[in-house]
Formats: sequence, structure tokens, C-alpha cells
Amino acid sequence: MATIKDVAALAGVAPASVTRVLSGHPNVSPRLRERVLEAVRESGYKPDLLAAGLRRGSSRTIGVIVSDIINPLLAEVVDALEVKLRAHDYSVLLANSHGDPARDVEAVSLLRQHRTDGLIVMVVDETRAELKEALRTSPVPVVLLDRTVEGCDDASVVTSDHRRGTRELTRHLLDAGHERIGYLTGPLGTTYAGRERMAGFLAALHERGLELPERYIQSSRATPEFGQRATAALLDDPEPPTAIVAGPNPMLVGMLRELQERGVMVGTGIAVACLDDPPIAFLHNPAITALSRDIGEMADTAASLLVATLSGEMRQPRTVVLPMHLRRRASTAAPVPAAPVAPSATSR
Amino acid sequence: MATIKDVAALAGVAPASVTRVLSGHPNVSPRLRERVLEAVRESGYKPDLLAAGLRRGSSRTIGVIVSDIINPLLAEVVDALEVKLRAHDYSVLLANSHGDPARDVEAVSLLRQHRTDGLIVMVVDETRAELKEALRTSPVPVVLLDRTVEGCDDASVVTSDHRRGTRELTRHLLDAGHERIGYLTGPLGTTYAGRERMAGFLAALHERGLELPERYIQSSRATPEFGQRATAALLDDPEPPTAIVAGPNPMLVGMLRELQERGVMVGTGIAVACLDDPPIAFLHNPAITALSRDIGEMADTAASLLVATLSGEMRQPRTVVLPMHLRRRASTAAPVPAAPVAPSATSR
DNA sequence: TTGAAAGCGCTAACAA
DNA sequence: TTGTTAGCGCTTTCAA
Repeated sequence: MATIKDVAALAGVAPASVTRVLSGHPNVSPRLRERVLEAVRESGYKPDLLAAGLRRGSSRTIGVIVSDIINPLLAEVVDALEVKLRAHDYSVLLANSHGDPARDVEAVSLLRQHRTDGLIVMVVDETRAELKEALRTSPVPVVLLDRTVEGCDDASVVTSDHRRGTRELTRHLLDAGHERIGYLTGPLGTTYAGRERMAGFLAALHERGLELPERYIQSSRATPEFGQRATAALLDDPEPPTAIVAGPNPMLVGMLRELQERGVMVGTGIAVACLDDPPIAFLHNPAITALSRDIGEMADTAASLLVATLSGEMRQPRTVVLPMHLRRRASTAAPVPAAPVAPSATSR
Repeated sequence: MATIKDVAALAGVAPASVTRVLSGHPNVSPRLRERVLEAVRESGYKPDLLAAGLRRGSSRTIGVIVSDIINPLLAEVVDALEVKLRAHDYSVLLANSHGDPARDVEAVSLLRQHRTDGLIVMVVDETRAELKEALRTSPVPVVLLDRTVEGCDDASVVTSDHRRGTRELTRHLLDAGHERIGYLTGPLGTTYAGRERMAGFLAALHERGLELPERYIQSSRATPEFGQRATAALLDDPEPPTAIVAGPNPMLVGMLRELQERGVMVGTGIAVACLDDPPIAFLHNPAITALSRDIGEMADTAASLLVATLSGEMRQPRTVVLPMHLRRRASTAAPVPAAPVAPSATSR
């Protein structure tokens, strides 16, 4: 690997001149620029980003923390972030919490050690004291995606209008005559998005003077496995819900699996909806009512806020709330099932 | 941010001693170890990985190149890789080619600049001359996942038995009476997995003395959009296929979308299969015949090979071929549609 | 067992 | 406009 010294020697100039040419310094004679570029070409020199980063105090790297990359929503976000950040010459250092709040905290500290220039954060649990502390004291700018962190006042926030969206979706179910609605959610209260969704759900119920038994709200880790178990619990209820709303995508997968195994028909046997809009939702037969949003816009907004902060263009943190759209589909179109779904013995 | 000097001063020792304590050097007095650890705790010191990396020549970072993180298969691989590598104290630097072969090449060079200690590679196009050159001359070990690169003889390879799997799946279709089979694939010949799949497909046909018209093989970028177009082209054929095999997951999504829009019923109107097994495949109604494999095993194998190479335990590159399993499902269970599917005017 | 010193490759400040 | 010098924070000789 050629170093800057090799290039300098080859061009017969000082190392600093090589830096100047490559970083686009204004005062460089065309002659010198010429010779340096030629030497760079000849030697195939590429700067060592570790060394440059150490010296400069910035690594041209952005840390991205996601709760679970398998969630297609988050995969799409990471994809869009990567493209956008790369366009600004930043690489993405990915940290995946894998559903474990302890890993959230580790991730922040690890990314700091890697001297990432900024953080984009979609943690599992934003309420952890250590996490709040770690983010609050972050020496680099932070953008929260669908999260808010108490005391972390310098962070910008990009989120979607989960509350309004979920309220609208719930109203839609109520209008279709459902009064017993099951609700699958990740751990309660651990994310802003989760709380807003829940608030929207409850608001719609309260508008109609409805109160659900607590057991209709199933909270667990947001994985297909737990989603499946939670669905089983709902279906086994002596008075099972006539509709189920799955919040996180992975729980939708588990729910569909359980319905499939029991032979309960989506749409006719039970109404079903999701609070995000992954491909499974619209490809399912019948298609599943869902809340959709522009994920590219979400990621671009987050990346732009971070880059603007890093470049010094933006001094104050901002909060951006993006719209969500209710997609009414066949899974909620049928009239309410006449009789309660019978608990099935074929479970699992 | 406390540096090693701060810790050394606080403990009244030399910086080198701090390093020794923290890296578990054998000859350290308990007294000194004690004092250093106390100072570390008190100052909240965390080593700067850029500086350590520069000095040591290794960044504790592994570069992972994926063609498209939105593909649930690749998302799952990245997830599993991250968990496994983190357990060995490596972080993942993610590079996403986004379906663009030019970005493959950039990714290799960028990751090299970041001084990643190793590379795990699932590029878009393994046949690009620049890419082959870049990988061949990689100063760090490379593991190819579902790829092979000519001249890159030091790289280990982890792949699945695509040829056998695809042949078996195709036989299954033939056994069900299908003789006109459409085949959706990404760009032809650009990956080992793609070539093996195609070889398996053709082998099964040849066994039966069948030859398909070229237009039944639809090759394009592996995205839902192109998958949808390719499906439309197949359905608009004067003699449309009675079965369609989608290779890449994103093309399956596009295919299902087109079928849905045209109201062609999967299973009865047309048989359908996929060469991987994403959640959509088994959740679709009717469920879709697919080839499944243990993705965790795949990722763990790749990570282990890389780590073993890095630690010096493994001197020679290895090739590991993992099995694939045919999941026969309802999408291919119905008898061959009696009449050819009529080209529809409702296309798009 | 511990410390002092050198240097990884780069860039920024200062001089010329 | 260009070169010289110093040093980012760490680890690794080498010496004590």
C-alpha cells in the first residue's frame, strides 16, 4: 500500500502538498497539482482513513443503530441512509441491537470509540438510563429516528405521524363494526413510535366510549415468534377479538403464520391490519390494510439533518414529522364475522 | 474524552502500562493492574479505535459488501454476521452496492481505505474486471458468500447447493406436468449462485429432453419493478408459461404484484416458485414452493472462516457448500391449468 | 515488571 | 505557493 510519502517522493514534493492537492486546497499551482495527480495515479495511492481520521479528529463515518435489521422497514431505512450518506462521503458503521436493549448501550459506546462523526439512532429501548446518559453526552451530533430521548435536547428527531395514523386506522376498524380489537405491540413504552401508536389506538376507542380488556393488548419482543404466540393467546381467548392490529412488521409475520396454521381466513374469519406497510401486507391474499409512509423521505431527511449539522449549516436541532397514509385493503373490508372465532385445537 | 495519557497520569504510571493492563499482558503486577483499572473506571476511559488501529495496522472492523440490503435474505445474513463478528470484537462496516456493479468496486476500495481487517462479499457482479483485480490484490482475507471470483484463489467461499436445489425444484414442476416454465433471474452470469441456479434449471429440462424458447428466460436487475415487468412480458406471451420460477426475492415480490394486479390466481391460474424462502413465500395464500436454507449457518460459517483466517488458525482457504431444501407448497400443487392463461388487456 | 521513546500515516500551523 | 515541523492516541520495541 502506497503512503502519502511515497506519492510525495514520486512527485518530488512534500507530503503536505499531496494533501493540499487531494483536499482541493485553493492555493496550488497547476504544475504541482499535475505532478501530484500523476504520482497518485501511478502509485494507486488511496489515503488511509484511519490515519486521516486520527489526525483530523473525524472518521468520515456515521454510526447507525437499528433495533433489528431483519425488519424490512429498517432494512429499507438503512439502505436509503447508506446511499444518501455515501453521496456525502460518509460510510455507515452499522450496529444492530438485535432486539436487546443492553446492546443499544454497547452500540453507542462502540461507535463512539470508532470516532463516528454522527449517530442515527433507532434503538430498541430509548428509556434505558444508561442509553439516555450515553446519548446525552455524545460528543457528536445525534439524529433520532422514530425515537425521542429525554434530556437529549441537542438531537434532531425524524418521526412519522403514528398517533394520527393509528387513530385513523382504528377508526376504520370501528366503522366496520369491530368492537373487540386485539393489539400486538413490542415492549410497552420503550419507543416514541410505540407510545404514539398506542395513544392513537386508545384515542380512537375512547372517542367511541369503548374500553378493551387488558388482555387484548399483547406486548412482547417484536419478533415473528412472539407475534405468533401473542396471536395464539388472542385466538384462545374465551371472547376472542374480531380484528387484530399488528404494530411491528415482524409481529405481523408471526400473526399471519398462526392464522395460517389454524386455518383462520384473513378478512372473513378475522380482520387484520398492520401499522407499517411491508411487501407482505399488499401481497398477501387478501391484501392487508396498513399504514404506509415514504421511507426514502424519512431516511433522506435524517441524513440531511445530520449532514447539515456536521457541516455547520444547521445550528439548532429540528423535529420533522412525516405523514402516514391509511391503505384500506381487503383484510378489513368484510363485515364483522357473525360468530366469534372458535378457539382451535390445532394450535401450533 | 479521556485519553490513555490521562489514565496513566491518574494512576501514576506510564501509558504503556495502561495498554499492557487493558490488553491482558501477562507480566503485570497486581498492584499496577489494580491502580490502572481504578483510573480507567474513574475516568471512563475507552480506547480510541482509530489511533489503536493506525498503530496496530488493524481496525477491528470487517467490511461487508451486499448487493442489496432490502433483500430479506441479505438482511438476515447481515444480521447474523453482525452478531457473530461482534462476539469476536469486530464491528461491521456495511457497504451496499444497491444493485450497481460500479458500487461493488467502490466498496472494496473504500473498505480498504478504512483498513478493515477482512471482507465478506456478496457483490452484484463478480465478473467485473476491476472488481476481480481489487479482490485479488486485497491485503486482507476475503470470504465470498454465494460468489466465486476468478483469480481470487486465497478467498474462502461459502455457498449453497443452488444447482441441485434448483434442479430438484424444476423436476418437481415438470413432474406436475409443466412444460412451459418462465424463469426470472437477475443479470445473467454475474454471480456464481445465479449461474448455478440456471445450470440446475437447464439440467432438469434437458433430462426430459425439453428446450425452452429464450424469451421464457427473463433477465433484468433484481428488483420488484423489473420482476413485475418481466412477469408482464411472460404473461403477454402468445404462448405464456404455465409456471414461473422467480430466482431473487425482490423479483418474487414484483411477480406476485403483477399476478395480483391481473387477477391471475397463484396455484390455480399459474404455478409459482421461488429459489429462496423469504417470509412472503410461506405466508402467501396459497403458500409458495421454495428452496430454503439455514441462513444463520451460512453467516456463521462465513464469519468463522474469516475469524479463523485472521487469528492465523486457518492457513488455507476453504470452500463450504451448504444444503438447500425443497419446500413443496400449494403454489405448485394444482394440476396444470387446462387452457393457457389468456394475455390480459388490464396489464399495468 | 515497568518506563521511555519512537512512529503508524496523515494534516494543520507556521515559515519561508 | 510550497516545505518543514509537530502531533493526533495508541502500541511496540528496547532499555532499565
